[in-house]
Amino acid sequence: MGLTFDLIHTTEAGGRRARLHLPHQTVETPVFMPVGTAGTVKAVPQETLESLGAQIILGNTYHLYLRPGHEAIRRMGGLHRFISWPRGLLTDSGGFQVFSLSELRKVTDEGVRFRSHLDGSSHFFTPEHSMDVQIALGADIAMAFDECTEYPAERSRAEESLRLTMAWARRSLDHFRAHQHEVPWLNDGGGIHPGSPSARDPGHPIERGIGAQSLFGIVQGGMYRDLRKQSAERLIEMDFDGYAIGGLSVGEPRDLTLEMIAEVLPMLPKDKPRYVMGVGYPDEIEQYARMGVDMMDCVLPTRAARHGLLFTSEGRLTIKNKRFAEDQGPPDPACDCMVCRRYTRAYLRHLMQAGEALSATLNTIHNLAYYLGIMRRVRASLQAPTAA
RNA sequence: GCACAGGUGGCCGAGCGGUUAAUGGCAGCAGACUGUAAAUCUGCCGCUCCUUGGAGCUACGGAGGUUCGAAUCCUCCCCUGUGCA
Repeated sequence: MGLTFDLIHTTEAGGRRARLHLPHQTVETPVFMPVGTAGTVKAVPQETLESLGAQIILGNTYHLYLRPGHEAIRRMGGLHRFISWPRGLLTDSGGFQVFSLSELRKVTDEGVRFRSHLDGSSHFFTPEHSMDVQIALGADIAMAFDECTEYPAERSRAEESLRLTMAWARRSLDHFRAHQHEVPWLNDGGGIHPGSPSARDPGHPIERGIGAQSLFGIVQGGMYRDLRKQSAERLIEMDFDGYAIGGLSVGEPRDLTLEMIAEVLPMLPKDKPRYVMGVGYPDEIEQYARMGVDMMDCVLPTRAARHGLLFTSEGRLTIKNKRFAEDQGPPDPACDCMVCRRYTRAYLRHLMQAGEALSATLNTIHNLAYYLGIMRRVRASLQAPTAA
């Protein structure tokens, strides 16, 4: 058992304030996890993520397998050490790429054949292979290999997709249990790197996690309530360390997303973390957290930032708009992040116009600060005695 | 001064008798973005009107000319680059 999950408080609405103990980080939940697909939360250095209070970030199995290669990362002591990230790490299984790379893949019961988006080379991913890669990467949490069902999907299609995901969940779990002892940080993956935090602090957890890697199962079932139920029940039987709700925010209307989350949450065990994958807008993550979602991740704050969309207390702000050309105000007057404290809208607009790399960095830092700030406030309010 | 090569919409640059308000790219303006093939993608981008659709006007250095029709052919002029004097 890799993780312990301590519930601190639960509200009537189902919202939970809890503490998730992972090998490299004790995560205060509900938590938002910035996405760092290729071993980097794009445009933001690790030390900045730390100062923003990011507790856990994502990596992607498929991308890291292709480049630089999971065996290379294993030899370098695992993903934590490779990217110099001492805190929590979760790897997605590559299941989302079954969805997003739909034109570059072929799915069979056995697994998925991908054509690399980098060089066109062919690669076969099975649940077992995804587990091998994720164990080599050694994130605190690995995800079962699933098929993210597209939207819209006919019932027969959603059933077939779910059948596949459930079979793959079983195979993922069996293979994971048989090999999880191979994580690099349990095997002392090759000495202490001079630049690593442990060079100064031998007891630093980046070198050696405390406890074991965990595996989460993923509920699918399209937008069909009974399929979702069936999915949840079967995963619970298998006994994963935590449960994710996948296949949402794939183009369906927002109220459907909400409905699916509301339906599935009560089906999941109360004593284990619940993770909704790939959401959402600022108001969505707050709403879901208050309903009892413990973990969420989304590329939106980072991607939108690079494209010039800032999330602020005043709403969405398209920083590249001409109207900000000489705006001397901070991006968000109510924000005290390092960007809002120092830079003007006019400057951020200029960086965007000029295509300067700093634009992506500053925009992303603000958006992440905004997202992480929302979760911090939500945690505080969930912890407080139930309001009168 | 002579010889070549050129002057196209904010810029670069196609076009070389009609299907051309004129291919592309850049810049500009706006929009999208939800387990990242994303510093990406989409739309608009001469001016003026009307509702989509369209109508009118102005445009390929300048002035003439040839032609039913010219950015495209001819003449002269102006300008730029290169080479030779």
